[in-house]
Amino acid sequence: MKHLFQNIKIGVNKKLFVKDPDSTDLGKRIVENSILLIHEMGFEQFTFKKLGARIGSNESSVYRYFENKHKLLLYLTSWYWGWLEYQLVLTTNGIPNPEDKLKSAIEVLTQPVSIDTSFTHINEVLLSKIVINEYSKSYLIKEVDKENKEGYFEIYKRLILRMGEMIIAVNPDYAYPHSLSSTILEGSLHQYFLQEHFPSLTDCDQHITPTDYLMDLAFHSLSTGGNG
Amino acid sequence: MKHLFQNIKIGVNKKLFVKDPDSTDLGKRIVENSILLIHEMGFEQFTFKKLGARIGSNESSVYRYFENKHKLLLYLTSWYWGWLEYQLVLTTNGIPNPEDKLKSAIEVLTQPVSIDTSFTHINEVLLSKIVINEYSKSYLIKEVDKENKEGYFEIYKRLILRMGEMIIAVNPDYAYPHSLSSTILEGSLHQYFLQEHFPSLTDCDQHITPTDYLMDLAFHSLSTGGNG
DNA sequence: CAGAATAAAATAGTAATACTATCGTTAAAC
DNA sequence: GTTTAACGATAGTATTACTATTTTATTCTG
Repeated sequence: MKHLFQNIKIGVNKKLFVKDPDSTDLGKRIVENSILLIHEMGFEQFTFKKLGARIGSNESSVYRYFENKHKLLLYLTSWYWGWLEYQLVLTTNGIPNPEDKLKSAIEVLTQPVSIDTSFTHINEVLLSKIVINEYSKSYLIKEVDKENKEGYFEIYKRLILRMGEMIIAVNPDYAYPHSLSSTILEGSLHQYFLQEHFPSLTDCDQHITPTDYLMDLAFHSLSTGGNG
Repeated sequence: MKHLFQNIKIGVNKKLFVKDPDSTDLGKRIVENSILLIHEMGFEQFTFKKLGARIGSNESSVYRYFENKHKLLLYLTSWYWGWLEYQLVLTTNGIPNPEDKLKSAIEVLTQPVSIDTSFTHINEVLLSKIVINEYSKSYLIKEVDKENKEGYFEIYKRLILRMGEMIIAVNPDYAYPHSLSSTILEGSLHQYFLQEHFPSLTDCDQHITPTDYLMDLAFHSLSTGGNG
């Protein structure tokens, strides 16, 4: 998988940055270290000043790339969803059987990110943890409708719509394909969070994965033989 | 329902406040107006200074009741979950049939809060909207394990465990009762949010409610006749 | 190779936030 | 009639989230 990614650039909405961080060495260091720092201290404690200090640069230089830390978070998470979308398309493209296709999709979207799919300067394992812990904060804001119109959530929405279509392909009569799709993606993040911080609120542990649970949830919902 | 609630006090963890806001008139005004103000401007823009101005008091007086706005949010949401738990117990207590019981539970926990169940100075309709928009922020923080140990999330956890038991009663062989329970509660908040801000990501609208969707989800999962 | 343009570092400064501390007034409680 | 609790008012601090300007270093172009 590594080689395939080497020459691909994830297309993030250009309004999310002032200057493309991919275009310079400093920009890449900003992105790379913001992931490490947000993971370490959490989004609330993270500031551009701390990031500047960390990379031997300063606040004002970071502001040349990102308007504020909210936009940086949107950039990072958009990148992550774009990266996942790429894996989703790659994995499911050639599968003709709808059930098999959806099964693969759920696997790609809910399995833990593994270390070996490393993408240049971005640590996807840590980034996936940031998504679990911080993604909600990027849309649970007063400005959500305005930012949605600006297209800041496009990739995430596309991802859910893609899986939604796969759900419809399995059972065209199912009444809630989009809700189920959004539940699977959001539920996956939530189950990973619970596993780490509220283990009594989940059945996921060393043996049961969020993927197991969500796979069961999806295919039970789509089965036509049930009495639900 | 109104009369029943009139003399009940929701038991919120005492560590969440410096001084019980229920014990004074100012305290009640702080709680009442914090709900209005957080709903109006969102949690990020909300400050104790603005709240003080709003109630014709000042910042320092608010600090006499709540350490900071994070604790205030925990207080408000704990109160909300406690209020919902009370309704849950009241509604489901006498139901002998497990399916009927779970059905009632899902209805109570996922239906929109109606105006007529008004509780003194607290506007539950607005409070439920605050929970939809802000609750995640109360636990998606670095200090979550510490605060969990302090018991700040007890009521929410109890609510999920209660519904988890009802799920087990319907189908003791189901492998994911706690995950399903947490998914229903969290998924309900999420579907309401999507309905308002990302309608393309949900099937819930004027005719289909989050309750419809989650009811279907739950009972399909628990049905033993399915091919999932 | 000179000069222009670009990028980054350094410094300074501002308004707002998130508090903490102190003091004076009022009003009720003993 | 005095203690005490409650509240309001004011002041002050460290940090945050920026904006602006100036200086220095690098690179690109003719």
